[in-house]
Amino acid sequence: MPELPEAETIRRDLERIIVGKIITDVNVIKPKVIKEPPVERFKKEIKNASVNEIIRRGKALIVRINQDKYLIIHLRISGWLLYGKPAEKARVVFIFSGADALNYMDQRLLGEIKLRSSYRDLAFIRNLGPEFFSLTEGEFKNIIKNQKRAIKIVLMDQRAIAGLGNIYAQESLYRARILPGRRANDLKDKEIGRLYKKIEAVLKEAIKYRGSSVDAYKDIAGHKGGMESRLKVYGRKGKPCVVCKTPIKKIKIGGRGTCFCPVCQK
DNA sequence: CGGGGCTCCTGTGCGC
DNA sequence: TGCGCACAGGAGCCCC
Repeated sequence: MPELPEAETIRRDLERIIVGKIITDVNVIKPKVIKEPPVERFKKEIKNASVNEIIRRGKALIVRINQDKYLIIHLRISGWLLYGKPAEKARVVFIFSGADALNYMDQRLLGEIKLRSSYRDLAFIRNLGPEFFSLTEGEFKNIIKNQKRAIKIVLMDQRAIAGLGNIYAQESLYRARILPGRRANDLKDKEIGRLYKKIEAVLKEAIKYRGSSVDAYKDIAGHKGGMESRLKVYGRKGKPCVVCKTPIKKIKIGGRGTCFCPVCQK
């Protein structure tokens, strides 16, 4: 569930809190979370590492340690990070000097952590499309126009554009008044331009409000985001459209629940 | 290439 | 009331 705004909120907090600190130890409670290297080597390499930088690429968080090692954290659906004391339900606990802990929380255990000497060569990272915020409106139009698939599928495809997930894809399409099932290459220039502006606006708003806590997501202090109450269409099936009062409909697109207003969106 | 469906996992909430 | 199932969401994978 953490999409770009949630990952960016975590990145900024981590940058403030753990950069410059030393990871004195790591407690791997659920070895399944550590995808590489083998857990014993992972622990050995993490121990006494210094934290240099926090990078975000799409929805992935990358912690640069010991100058040229990278801890790649993908929270997937239910993952989140909690800084403070070691937490009861933590899956992995990174211990810092002063006995502070960064807990990797993940109820559904779908997230993953990797430690590598490079992150750019990781297949998942290599295949990511451009960051939305690095795109000009013209570049965005080219990406969209070259796709035959439903526009919502394209927005959620990390290889096309990195960072949007099910919440913000629905939300930006609603705000741009475009039906989620429209073929991307059928959209008019004006509509794609509108979509670009709305994605930009909704992502910036979500970052400003520190993300949406519609499921497990919390920031590293354990606080919920402030964006979920500002969402206009996500999770509002059957409720009146905030613009025209028509009940919001819900369908499946690409196997994912998709809410939309059958009147406002065309 | 596109699309559908299954998988990983577990808590919630719905319908019968 | 209680049980069982669908669903939630990110991404990889397989199959047609």
